[in-house]
Amino acid sequence: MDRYNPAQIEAKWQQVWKQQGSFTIPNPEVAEAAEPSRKSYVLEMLPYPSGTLHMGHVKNYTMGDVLARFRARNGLTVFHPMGYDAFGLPAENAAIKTGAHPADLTRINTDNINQQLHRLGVSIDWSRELATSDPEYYKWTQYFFLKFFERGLAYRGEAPVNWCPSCATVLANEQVIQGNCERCATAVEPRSLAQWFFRITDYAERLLHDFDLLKSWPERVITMQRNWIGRSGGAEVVFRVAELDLDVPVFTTRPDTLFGATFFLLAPEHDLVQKLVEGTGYENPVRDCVASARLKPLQDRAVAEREKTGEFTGRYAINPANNEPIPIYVSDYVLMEYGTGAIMAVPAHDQRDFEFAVKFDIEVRQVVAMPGAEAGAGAMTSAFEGDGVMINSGRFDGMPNREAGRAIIEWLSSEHLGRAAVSYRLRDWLISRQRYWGAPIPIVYCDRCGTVPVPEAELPVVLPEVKDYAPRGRSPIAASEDFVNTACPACGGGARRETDTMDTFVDSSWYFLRYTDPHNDREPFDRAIVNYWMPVDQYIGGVEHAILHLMYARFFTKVLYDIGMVGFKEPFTNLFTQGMIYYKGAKMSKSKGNVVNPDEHVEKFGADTLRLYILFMGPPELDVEWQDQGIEGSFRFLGRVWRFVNEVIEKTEALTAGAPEPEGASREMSGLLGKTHRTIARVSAGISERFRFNTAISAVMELVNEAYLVKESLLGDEEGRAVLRFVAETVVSLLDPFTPHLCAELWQRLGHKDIWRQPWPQPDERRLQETTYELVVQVNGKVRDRLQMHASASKEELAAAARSSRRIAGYTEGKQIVKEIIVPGRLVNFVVK
RNA sequence: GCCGAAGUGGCGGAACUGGCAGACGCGCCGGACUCAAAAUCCGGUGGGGCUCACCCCCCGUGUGGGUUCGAUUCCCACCUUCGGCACCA
Repeated sequence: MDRYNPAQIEAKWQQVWKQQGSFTIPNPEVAEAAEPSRKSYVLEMLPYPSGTLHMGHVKNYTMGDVLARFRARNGLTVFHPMGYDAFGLPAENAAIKTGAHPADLTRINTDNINQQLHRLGVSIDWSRELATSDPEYYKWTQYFFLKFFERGLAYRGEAPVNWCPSCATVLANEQVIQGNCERCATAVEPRSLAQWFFRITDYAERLLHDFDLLKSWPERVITMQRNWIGRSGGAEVVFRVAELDLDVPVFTTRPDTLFGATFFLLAPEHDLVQKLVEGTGYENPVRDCVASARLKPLQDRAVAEREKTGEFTGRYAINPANNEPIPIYVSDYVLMEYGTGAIMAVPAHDQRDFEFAVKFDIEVRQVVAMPGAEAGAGAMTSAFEGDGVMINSGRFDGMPNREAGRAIIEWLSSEHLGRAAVSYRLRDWLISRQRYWGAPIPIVYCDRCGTVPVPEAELPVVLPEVKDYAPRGRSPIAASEDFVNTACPACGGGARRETDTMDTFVDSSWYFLRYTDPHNDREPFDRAIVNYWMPVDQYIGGVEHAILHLMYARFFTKVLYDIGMVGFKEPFTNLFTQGMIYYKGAKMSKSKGNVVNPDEHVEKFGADTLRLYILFMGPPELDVEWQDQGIEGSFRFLGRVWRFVNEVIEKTEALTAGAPEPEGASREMSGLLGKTHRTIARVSAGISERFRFNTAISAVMELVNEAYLVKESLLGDEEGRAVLRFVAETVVSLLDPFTPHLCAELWQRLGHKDIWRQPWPQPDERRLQETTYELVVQVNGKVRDRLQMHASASKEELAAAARSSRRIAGYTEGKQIVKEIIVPGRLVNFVVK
């Protein structure tokens, strides 16, 4: 018998798969007529080609591959493509350092990753490979920008934005983590700049509503998105500034507390601040307050524990509930970005307002009584934010506060003083970046015609060559005169091109659609084809994309649905988020120097061993710790499989397919046969139902262990050899999704071909049940004996057997059995007194 | 502070709808094979106690309560770790 030599075997089969294009799946001839219930789109998040694949990628792509291979062998037409999220800062930053072109660096990296993926043996349809930085791809990214622009979903606006000084570009809200840049952790600065946005807020309600269409999305991902969108129901209420004849709307979630509003607040950035304070004598302190708020870094401003500051404007607003004038202040705890940038302050029922009122000595008027407490008794020491009965609120007194809120909205509406309203935390998606390596925004500015979209026929707007990639607060392509100066598409006169590029999250918001029709040069994809393959049946990736990528892709899909380009509202029906791999107690990272390189392990043990180990480590959704010696166990196991199967091949004869039905079966023989069928059932369920790859693998290990123990005795006669042959073939067949190279080789040696195309084994229902089992006998819940019982034994038989146990007698002697609990197949429990 | 997930041997982890806690693997200990080693194969391995002949007893799934014949599993309170959000009116 030759030794298990993964290097040789893996190279051999990778070559076969590549030459035969074994996993290439053509589009259906007539997509409209194709039966979608037989297809399965298995997708892993595409890699960002910043260098080479790390362990997280290996886990991601191995999981996807196990699923793809398993589903293919279960008769589904599996769609399993791969590409590269190739635009982005790492390549550009490397270009700045080395002077090499980002496109060249990207090509080197994608080639690298392509090879790594081949060496892992993943069953990818390589004919659909794409890179988002190819003009053939980003042409369509630009096309979608134009479609968004046409519909008013892409707009340019001046707004306070997050500027990362290190990356020298603006960032979307979603890319700011605790006030720091998501990429480089530099503190972001507020700036006011004209930028391009996608109107994702228009889709806030549908993004929330369509969670219903998602199956098996992790609850926490949905919760994170829900919190991010941050829907609040309440009311818009208009406060009047009589002296200036101004109406200022506020948003509140607590219309029930309207009678308790004793002051009014504006955000420092609010348009009306200047107008209000003019001529009151309070100009200077207010101006200082506004200026200092503008300078304050965003993360400092967002600290709840900070002491409240603010300035009186010298003006009063009328509370529409009781027509009382209340003072107007400016304070930086009011955010311009949320609601209307102005609030009614109710110190009795909002802790922040309470703190402000205490500091500025403003009346605290309670309008919701605390249940149990005497109404209005004594001074409050903090705001009461709970529910209760209305007081001090005119004709609403005595109502439960929630009900009063609805009544007050109704009354406000009838008086045209307000209405029911909804507010979202979500803000529009800022997509322009002042950097080079991205898709140019296809817009031209003309002095006469204004902002003009580039006509579709002129796409792509190709990223120009530049000499210097360094960012200087504007995109490096702004320095390219040939690029910037152009003719206006509308009037033909001189005009300038937009020089910002798009956020790379735009690129990855639709790549899964392009896979379905990747070489189409007339349109981004064919409608019938995309509707056949989509939606993705199983998406797999890291939880770090819970908000960013997954929300943007959902938004994009909904817009395309509205345009009529796709026939589905959600892109990813099922989502699985994998846990991270830790090493030495921390996330792997270059800076910590605790990176485990997959290539080294592929070289040392082979890809099959690495694939097996990474799934055997633990439940795939949890974070797990890499153990250096753990992988050797997986290698040893594959060696054990190798020796077992080869020995069986040597000592038994090839048989016609099918499970053996030995007649003169020994106990070992039928025991092993039953175990084999149970293993088939366990592995099938483990893969298909709950991604329980770790226990599926351990089930096969158990089977192999048992086969080793009875092997010698079974080799002695013909029926025993038939059983062993069946066991060997089953083990190979079940392991194939996990360790495809080894299994392809052993399958061939067993005299068959192309295991990746063979039907998945089915268990024999009749052999799943064991004929005997160990009955646990308890006295007062403690295990006191175990008895071998026949599977068909009745309750009465079980009780009788348990009672006649000598051991049990020792515990029940002289006592009274008050209760017998009999669970067939498990236990008998005597309760004694 | 709020929301969510998780706490099980020396380690990674198993345990279906409440029913034998510790499957499987790592590590460790012992044996076989060998001139020897590696590899391989076989056995043992939660803690404590015992007239430790492996028979048996007690304890044990973060902590403290509860429900139940029976709880890693269900309920209540708390502790710890990790993730998300955090002046959002």
